[in-house]
Amino acid sequence: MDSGRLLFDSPSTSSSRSGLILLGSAKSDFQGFQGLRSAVAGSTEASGAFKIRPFFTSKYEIYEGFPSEKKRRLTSEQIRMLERSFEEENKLEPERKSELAKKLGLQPRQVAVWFQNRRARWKNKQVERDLDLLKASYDALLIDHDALIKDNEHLRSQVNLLLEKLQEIEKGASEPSRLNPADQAASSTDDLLMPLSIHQKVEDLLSTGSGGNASAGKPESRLPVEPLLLESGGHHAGIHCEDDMSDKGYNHCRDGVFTGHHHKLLQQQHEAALLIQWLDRVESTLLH
DNA sequence: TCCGTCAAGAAGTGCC
DNA sequence: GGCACTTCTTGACGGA
Repeated sequence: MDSGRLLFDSPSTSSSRSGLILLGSAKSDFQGFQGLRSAVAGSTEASGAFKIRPFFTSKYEIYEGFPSEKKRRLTSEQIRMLERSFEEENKLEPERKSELAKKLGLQPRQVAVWFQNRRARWKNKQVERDLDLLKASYDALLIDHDALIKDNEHLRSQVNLLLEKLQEIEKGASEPSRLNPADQAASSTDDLLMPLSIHQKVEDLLSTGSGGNASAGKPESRLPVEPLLLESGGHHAGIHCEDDMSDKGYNHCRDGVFTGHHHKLLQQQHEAALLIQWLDRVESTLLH
């Protein structure tokens, strides 16, 4: 270790480490002196709270007057004032820069660099926060998605059950002697005939389970196209499309494969619920 | 106590 | 002049 080392008191640094600043390491005695000069100059004007330790040697005086400066830690007082200024406005106009530099005993360039780095740190923190939000949003969507799949399976089994019942009823109804005239009249109404579009949906639901794509090109469905949130069975755990970062180029809710699939599941669930309602109506009309 | 490692911050560089 | 990226310095910390 070199013999020339300067320590001066600095209340603390922004990184909560010791307030000591060491200058003049073995590998950079020469540069160390530059740092000493700037450090002393800065601290003198900023807080005046520094002292040169006894073991500081006159070795550095050889280099006195050398123009360049070594980087050094800012004092806690300087950082406190810079932070306060940053909170007011994170951009720095030339006037404010000069004023701050004068007040803190720093070069205007140092103040500009500090603001530059501070903005970068703030942005990094912001990206971390955004990432956390995105993860939470994804987890909620995943839970909702799983719940929808379970609901869909349940509804499809109900549709199967009701279709079996319907087939039994239709068998019975084909025997004329077992129906009274009123029932025959009722069974002949359009209301009890399965609409072609719904029939197609049933086939889709039961064969592919993929949400009715097979009906493309078939007669237009009476079922609503937009995804509807069913009052029963849907969990829909708070998926929001808050574009609160649009000015930064982020969007939490970009359309993608996953959300597209989710959309289909919702639609499929709604169609199945309509089908069950219709089958219930047919069943009750035929039986009672 | 020394040494290596690491994180944080000050400053340099190049691009727009 | 701002920004992204990089380099360099500092100081803390743990292990030998």
